[in-house]
Amino acid sequence: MIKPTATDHARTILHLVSLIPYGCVVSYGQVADLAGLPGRARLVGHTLRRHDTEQLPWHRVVAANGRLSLPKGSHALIEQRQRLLSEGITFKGDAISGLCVAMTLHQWQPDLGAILMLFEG
DNA sequence: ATGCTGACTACTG
DNA sequence: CCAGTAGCCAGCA
Repeated sequence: MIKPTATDHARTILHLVSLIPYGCVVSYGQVADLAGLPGRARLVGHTLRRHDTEQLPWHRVVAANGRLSLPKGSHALIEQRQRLLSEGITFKGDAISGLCVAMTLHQWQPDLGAILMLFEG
């Protein structure tokens, strides 16, 4: 068994993020889990920060508590919020509303099987 | 090598 | 709901 390198992990993470459907959100931790990296949510955030992501729906990745964990005052934070709003995601204060999170999880789950097969087959 | 930082999270009080 | 804490670990100085 060859130990995956950091680059492999980054590639897997970026691919998973690219698969998040329009109007859906997932947490950093979920992406990490799907990438086979449980407990490594920070790696997901780190990866998104390092690669700049013109073609990637990075804005659909949020903190597990439904808030946006980008640096306060950053341009990226403004943009993320705006993009989510434009996709129909609703906010309650600083956090995505609970109903919305549940809906997005429901939409995400059906794709899990295909995604996992993609990475394990 | 070592120490710090951070787009994380779960747990506790 | 908020603050502190303990794990997490890839970059960077």
